[in-house]
Amino acid sequence: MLDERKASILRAVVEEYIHSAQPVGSGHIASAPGVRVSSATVRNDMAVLEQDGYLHQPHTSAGRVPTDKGYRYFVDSLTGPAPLDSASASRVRAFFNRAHGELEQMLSDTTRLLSDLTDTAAVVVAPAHEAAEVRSTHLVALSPRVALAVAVLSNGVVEKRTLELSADVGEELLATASSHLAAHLVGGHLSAVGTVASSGDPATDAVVGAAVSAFGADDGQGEVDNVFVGGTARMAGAFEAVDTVRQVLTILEQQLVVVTLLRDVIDRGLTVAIGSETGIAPLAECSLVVAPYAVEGEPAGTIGVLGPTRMDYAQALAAVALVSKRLSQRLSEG
Amino acid sequence: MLDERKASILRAVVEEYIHSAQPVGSGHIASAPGVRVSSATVRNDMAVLEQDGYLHQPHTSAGRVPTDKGYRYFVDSLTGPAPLDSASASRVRAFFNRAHGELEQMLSDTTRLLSDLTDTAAVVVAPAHEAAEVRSTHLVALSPRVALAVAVLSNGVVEKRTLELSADVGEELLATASSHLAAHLVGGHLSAVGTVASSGDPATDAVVGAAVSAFGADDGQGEVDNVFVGGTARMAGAFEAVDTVRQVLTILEQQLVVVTLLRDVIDRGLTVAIGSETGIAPLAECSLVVAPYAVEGEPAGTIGVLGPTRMDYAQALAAVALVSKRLSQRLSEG
DNA sequence: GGCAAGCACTCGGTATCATCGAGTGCCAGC
DNA sequence: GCTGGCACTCGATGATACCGAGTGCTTGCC
Repeated sequence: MLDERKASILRAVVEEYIHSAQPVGSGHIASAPGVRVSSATVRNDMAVLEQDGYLHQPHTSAGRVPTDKGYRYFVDSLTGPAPLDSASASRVRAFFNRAHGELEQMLSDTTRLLSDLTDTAAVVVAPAHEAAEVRSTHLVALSPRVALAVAVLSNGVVEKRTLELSADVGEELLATASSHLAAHLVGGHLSAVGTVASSGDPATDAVVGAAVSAFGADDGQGEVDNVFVGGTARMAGAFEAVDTVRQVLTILEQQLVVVTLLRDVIDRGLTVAIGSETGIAPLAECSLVVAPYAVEGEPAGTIGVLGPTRMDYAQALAAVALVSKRLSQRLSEG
Repeated sequence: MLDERKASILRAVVEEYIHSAQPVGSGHIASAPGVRVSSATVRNDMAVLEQDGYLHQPHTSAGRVPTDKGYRYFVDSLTGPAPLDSASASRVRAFFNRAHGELEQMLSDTTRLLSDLTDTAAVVVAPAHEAAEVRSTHLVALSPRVALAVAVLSNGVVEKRTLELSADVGEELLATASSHLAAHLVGGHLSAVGTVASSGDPATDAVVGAAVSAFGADDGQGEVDNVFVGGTARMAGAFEAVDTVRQVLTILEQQLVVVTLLRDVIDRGLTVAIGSETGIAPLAECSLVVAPYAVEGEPAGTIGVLGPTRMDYAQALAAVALVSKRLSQRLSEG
């Protein structure tokens, strides 16, 4: 454990580095508020902090830079969730007052909101299907041999699959199949699609089977839960090296990786994952701040922001917490 | 007009610069195949090409770099659409053979395909709504006061809007409204939603009205046509300056701008927009290669790739052309 | 023992300067 | 009209010196 003075010094180093992006020397710290000792004393403590792995010195005669462990201590020592500044808070309020209509659109807009608030990239994972029950299903003919299977879930998500049928299907057959499907799925979970019983009529069963396998297949692996990413331009502005930007973009383009990452962080009970804590090498220079959101009290999805390790954690934590809270309310109130 | 030799030299400069990203000097050109004159002659011609605005010299004693006008000449002089190399062509074939199921998913995957083929960012604009007729509409209750209006269009697009109702709506009222809506919309275009007639029953009309205005409002401006963007990481790798990357990402994040840009380029009868031809200042260092695709012979959407001005135009043109052709087939065959 | 003051030392960043060479423009000659 | 030759330009590269922020350590004070 760090004594009070070392903790203050560490905090001051982190704050200063977040602000300046330059290695910070003992002189700056000594003149910082909250530290009332000489630069020599600061130097001594910084040497200890470096030995303990909280700080890193790029080279002799340079200032210190926080390590992941240093950031971790800093984040953990933040005195609880400071409220968001009022300007930001009112933007959040305005956003959710204005928000209406379309779930996906709102989630996508939410990434923009988060990105605006934190000046980093933002991620929103849409509610998982499993939690929602099926409210309605329909089979709609698009052309003689192609039909669309649509399932409306209670959380407002609409799942749809194109079915390519082996034979022309008449209107009434499609209607029969449609109501058979609805009878077995509505009120249940879409993941139970495999258990739809036979109708007794082979023609109907063929159509129903196509729909069942379409829903079943993609549920397995293909279409991962929807992820919305926004503010990548802001993220790009936070890094010096174009290669770092490229690597981060590569990660953000892989929906499955992003979803897994967020879920993993949440599962580990974390709110912040710093650098290597993310477990993804290309994100070594990034930190992730996440929060789950809930619909009707049930955990639904996750939101988060992804920025450089030297991001403004207080702001990010506050923004993510408030947005997740308001988003939960918004999605539950209906 | 350029005489044959100057044209050859210009082509050689562009090709070399695309390859090396370095200003190219007369010596390299003189030793290039297709140019059989000495470097001194090349120098003379290059001076003329520079005066005419095809080339630019970063500074005295440096080689030449193509200007937008130089690229334009190069692109226009490409001898028609060279076919895609067989490796790429077979990847396209494999992709569309494997493609199935979900329209949006396929379009999103298509950006990945294009990006893989051209090593740049790729954009796919989903089919416009206007072209498609409504095949089916439904109102589904999500909770007592919230319903979802779903419209299935003939091109496989599903439009949905959340309706927040002022009063609890019973099952039968919703069903009535649903069939009233369907009766007036199915077979027509969604843009004609404003003309739905009254049913005579005020309660029904209230619900129908909510759906109508939800569809109508967003059709006007809110949700722009869906755009899928992929391969931004590859784009990032093509530039030196992180600031350039940031600016391009900023553009790509604005769906409306992207859609407008593609449409504008197509409307101008272009296939390639080079640098300032895009009309967007932050894209000064970028070129855009586009192609429309069609469904059932009707123009539906647009695909394109966005890379640095020094991209491989032949490959990009071939890839975009082939993918748009196959995509049209794929979307029409059903 | 703990903190501060002083001091020698380190070492990256910046500026200066010379060198190098790719590339140019131009002229004379074939 | 093309080419070989030549003087010239100027960014890139590298060596050198210098500066100064920052460090570690030692000494002295409370």
